[in-house]
Formats: sequence, structure tokens, C-alpha cells
Amino acid sequence: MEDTATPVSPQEQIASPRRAPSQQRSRERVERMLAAASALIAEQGSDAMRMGEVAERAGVSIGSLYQFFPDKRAIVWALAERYTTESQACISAALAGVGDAEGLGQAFSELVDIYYRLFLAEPVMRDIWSGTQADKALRQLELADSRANAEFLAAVLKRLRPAADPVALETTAFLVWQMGEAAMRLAISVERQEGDRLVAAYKRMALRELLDG
Amino acid sequence: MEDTATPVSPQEQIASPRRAPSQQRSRERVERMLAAASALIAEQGSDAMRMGEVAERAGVSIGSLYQFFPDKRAIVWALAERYTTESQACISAALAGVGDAEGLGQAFSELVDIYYRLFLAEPVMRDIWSGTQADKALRQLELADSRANAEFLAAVLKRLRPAADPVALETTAFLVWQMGEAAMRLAISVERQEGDRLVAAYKRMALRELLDG
DNA sequence: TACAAACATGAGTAACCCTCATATTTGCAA
DNA sequence: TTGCAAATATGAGGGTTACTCATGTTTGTA
Repeated sequence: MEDTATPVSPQEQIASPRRAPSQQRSRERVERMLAAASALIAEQGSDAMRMGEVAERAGVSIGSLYQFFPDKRAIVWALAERYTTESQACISAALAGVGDAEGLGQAFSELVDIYYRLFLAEPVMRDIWSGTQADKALRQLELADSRANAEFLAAVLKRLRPAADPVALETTAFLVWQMGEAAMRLAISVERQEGDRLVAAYKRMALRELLDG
Repeated sequence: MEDTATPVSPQEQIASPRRAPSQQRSRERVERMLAAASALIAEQGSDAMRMGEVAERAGVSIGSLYQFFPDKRAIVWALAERYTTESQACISAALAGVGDAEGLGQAFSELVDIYYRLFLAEPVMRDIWSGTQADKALRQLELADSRANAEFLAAVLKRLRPAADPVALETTAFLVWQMGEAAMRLAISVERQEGDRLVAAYKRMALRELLDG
């Protein structure tokens, strides 16, 4: 996966590059800007990230920064979008091959573990998804991402339980997924040991919901 | 150049009045400030709320505002604290009298409904708890509140299932409660109809976890 | 009545996001 | 190669906002 372009984004004033970099030179510079932002977020959080600092660390002027990102949130949004794109492929692959209840249990359990480990290890991801409630564009992105992932899950459920009401299955899948994200956010904001317990409890709860109907 | 003698508050830099109003006059003024802030949050959200506007609407100077609140977040925090104090009493009362599984199901179901209606009706509450992820002090308050409420729930569970592992029950209660708050936030950010479905699904899921172990 | 502590004020400060006029570089057609 | 428009680069400065502080006023009380 390269290129990515990220030309425009859905509806309204969702953050998007003000101008897509078309030359090699500027594409590299945009990469440097994103890398600088990522590093700063890891160090101090996106709230404390200063645009001037991003520019300085990327070795560009403040004006260049705004040439490609309409505002501060757009940078965070761009980073978030990369995470969702990557993880969706991973999730889709993990769930696509599921054929029976046991397989679902296995795959889901592994996904939860992977996500938890990712949240623990990636300060940038953690920071970005923490700000999800406050920022409208981020919230939209997270909702869309969650919906997409929940649909993968719902597809499996429909396969396993063809007699069940499809809408109910979709609701369950969406809820279970969102609860998972909430559980992760909770788990990483408490002591490690309690976090582990909470994730384990979530997993049990979710699996029961998914498997026993 | 930092505040030397701030009265301080529980651990860390949790927001608190810089100086407690001791005179009748100032107590009234603080009330007016909070009322003004509440109205502005309801109108435009706490992010768009301007300190100057709060002062103007409360009929006080900007300096007076900062006499009692160390910063902007402290005002939001003070409002949030009122909500938690009020609701904790309500929740405690609802759960205290529960004697059997059926009673728990009844009480919990009612609590969920009340909370959902509250979230739908109260823009201030909605706004404040939305910002919970971004603001550290608010997050602490919400966590503490959630822990307290979860303890009421855990106490009931321990009464109903004295043989079960207490720590597991506490974990379950805390998780279920946090999932509930997440479900509410989710529900109010989608179409009303889908929100209703999600809340209903959460209720089913939570009740199963609470009642069936 | 005196006086210290509490309270009130608002012009001023600092920090930050973002703009824009201007300069430079690139791609490409003639 | 040369000319030129589009793309890219720059950073001083505009505008907004949270917050401070020196100064003045009110209140409780000895």
C-alpha cells in the first residue's frame, strides 16, 4: 500500500488536505510533516502539539504546513485515517475466513488481544482515539470505521445464524464493537492489572453475545 | 510565575475554586457565573464558550471570574461535579433496596431508561460528558463517579451471589457501568431510532451479564 | 472607627492558530 | 533552450483567546 493520496474527504468541512501534493518534492515534505506531528503527539499529546513546532521539526515553514493542511485538526485526522485504513484491512482478513462459531470465537479473541496490545504500545493511536469525543471530524471517522468493522462482524453472524433478524445482528455487532473500543480506552486509563481484567471480562461478555445470540 | 498558594484539590492539578467564596454576595455571584456558563454550553457547547462571554452574561468582570475559577476547564468541572453528586444519590437509592434478581433487573432497566432520557434532554450534560476523554480532570471525575456507581451495583451482586469471586463481580459491575456510559454516548450521536435499538441491545446484554453471571 | 481580609475591576500580556503578499521552483509546450 | 503558468515555499503579521495583576472597593469585626 503506497500512494494513498487522500485527496478529499466525505461531506462538509471534514478535514482534508487543502491541496493535494502533486510533486515528488512536496509529497516527501508532507510525509515529514506527518512524521513530525506523530512524534510530537507521542511526546506530549495532540493537544499540546504546536503547529510551529511541527513545522520546525519537519524542516518546513509554517506556511508550507498550511499549504497542505487546512488546520491543526486536519493533521491529526490524516494520521487517524491511516490507522483506520490499515486496521480495517487486518480486521477484514481476520473475519473473512470464519466458517463456524468456534472460528469466530478464535478470531474475535485474537482481534481483541491485538487491539489491546496496540493501544498499550502506541501512544499516538491512544491519543488520537482519546480525542475522538471532542472533535467532530474525528468522531465521524471513528464512527465510520467502527461501522465498517462491525459490518464485517455482522456478515459473519448472518452466515452463522441465517434465521436471525439481520437488523438485530447488525445492531449487536455494532454495539459489541463500540463496547470494545470503549473497553480499550478504559483499560489503558487504569492500572495495568485492572486493565487486563477488564479486557478479559469484555471478551467474555462479547463472545457470549456473539456466540449464544 | 506560577500560582504559589492555590488551595489545591485532590491529587494533581484537578480543577478547583481558586478561592472559596465566603461572603453571601460572592456566593451569589459564583452561582450566576455557573448559570451563565451552563446556558452558554447549552447554546454552543463548552468548546465555543468564551470566558469573556460568561463574565458578561453573569454580570461580573473577567477578573471576578478568575477569582473563583483557576481556568476555563474548572467551570465545566464544577458543573460536572454537580451532576455526579446529584445522580449518585439517585443511583444509590435505586439500587439500595434491591433484594433479588428480579428486583435488580427492574432497577437496572429503569436506571438505563432514566439515563438515556437525561442524555437526550440535557445538552449541557451531553456536552460535558462528551469532553470527558480529552480533559484529564473531567476524565478523573468521570472515572471516580463511575467507580462509585459500579460499587453500588457490585454490592447488589455480592448480595445476590455470595459464592462468586468478589473481585470478578466488581470488575463486571465496573465494566457494565462503563459500557453503559459508552452506549449512551453512542446512542445520542446516531439517529434516534438506531440509538433506541442500541440502548435496548445494551440493556439486554448488561442484564444477562448481571443476572446470569 | 479602624483596619485587614475578601472581593471587584478591566486594561494589558502572552500564546497560539492561521493568512497572505511575495518569492522561488517545477513541469512542459513551443 | 526558453518562456510561462501552476505548484510550492516563506515568515512576518493579524486576530482571537485564556489568563494576570496592579489598583480600587466592600465587608466583617475588634
